[in-house]
Amino acid sequence: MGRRSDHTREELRELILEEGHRQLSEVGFARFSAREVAKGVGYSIGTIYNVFGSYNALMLALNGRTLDIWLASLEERLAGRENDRLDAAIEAYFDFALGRRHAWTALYDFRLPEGELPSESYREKVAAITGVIVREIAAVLPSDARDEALPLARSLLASVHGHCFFALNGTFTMLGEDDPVGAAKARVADALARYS
Amino acid sequence: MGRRSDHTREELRELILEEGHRQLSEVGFARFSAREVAKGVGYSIGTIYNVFGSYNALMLALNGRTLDIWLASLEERLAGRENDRLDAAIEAYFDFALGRRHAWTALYDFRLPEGELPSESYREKVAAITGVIVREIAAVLPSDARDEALPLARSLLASVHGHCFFALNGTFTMLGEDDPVGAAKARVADALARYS
DNA sequence: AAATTAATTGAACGGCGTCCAATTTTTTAA
DNA sequence: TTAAAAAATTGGACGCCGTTCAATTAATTT
Repeated sequence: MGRRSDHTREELRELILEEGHRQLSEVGFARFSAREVAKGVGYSIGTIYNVFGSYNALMLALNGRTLDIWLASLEERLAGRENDRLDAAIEAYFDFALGRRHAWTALYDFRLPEGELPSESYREKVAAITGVIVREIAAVLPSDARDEALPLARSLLASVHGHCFFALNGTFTMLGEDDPVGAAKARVADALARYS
Repeated sequence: MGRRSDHTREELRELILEEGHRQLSEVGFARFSAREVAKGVGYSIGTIYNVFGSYNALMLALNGRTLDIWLASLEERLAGRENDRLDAAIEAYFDFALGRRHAWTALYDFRLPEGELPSESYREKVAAITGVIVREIAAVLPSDARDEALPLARSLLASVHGHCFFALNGTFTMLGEDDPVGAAKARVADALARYS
């Protein structure tokens, strides 16, 4: 049996998330399984359920971790950068998605049952990433257009997401596009050209 | 047992695709199963495998059918339309995705194993939808910029896709966006403003 | 009518998420 | 210190899944 006194509940949670994220990143969402995570940490499947309650809750926590890493890598890329911060953010978006394909893809492959909302903390993480883009867009907008930063950020995030998604899922390859990042940057520039 | 002489191999294939697409549209990709399709058409699971060879091949055929319907609805929307054809195409994109959520979502939720390419006929269907957009964009481009229609169409498709994806997966709801179609149209207009 | 070919079946396999009674460990109370 | 209560952990059982394949049935050919 167990290793009951080896870990507190919090340590165990962290252990499972650590191993779970490792496995998810390695095998991808389609091949990921809670049972395999249990094996990986040396506990039984029942313990996973005791800690997380369900497969969906585990997946949501793992995707939350991906969002944490994503936000950190985005901020790291922008730190100290003087010029072309928006372009740098787009590059960071693509680099993260390409460099952590499986984890990034799982953010969108996994869906809660219809009608169910992600937890407050998950929504906060999404909002945090969005917030960075809102801030960067506000910075390049004329001061009398600052209130358009949020809707514009949402829309440009969607545009960049679409480019990144097509780059990863093979659509762009099928259509002969060989510079998705360049195309995404061009679309963002087009949108901002409105204001100059 | 069987209904051996009830259907030719082609009829059987069509029967399975019909019922399969009906079920996929009803329950969505996550709950879809080949076994249930077999029940639905009154054959055994083995017959599905005899006709399609694998679950992946069945899914690809079903997604191909979705692309067929999508292309038809896009062309129907444009038929006879004189003005704002690009806006109409964007509306058709969203209407299709929203009106057939499960079928549309399955196009992206289902992924072939890494490295495997979709069949030639599947790629042709994707190219056909793209082709419509290339044609529409070429029509509004200045004549000396016609060779930019293809790359621009790819990029704008990605942008619209991103907006549509966020509209369906809840990201836009999370971020407070309440007019995804309007936002998508605005981004397309921004891109075309380059040329005027 | 017999032999050959093709279509169809469904049990079997290993894997999945989920549940939960039984067990073990820890904590609390006496 | 010991007994009772609470918490953690286990792993078998359930009903699904995609996949395979020997056995069976039906159609076709000889």
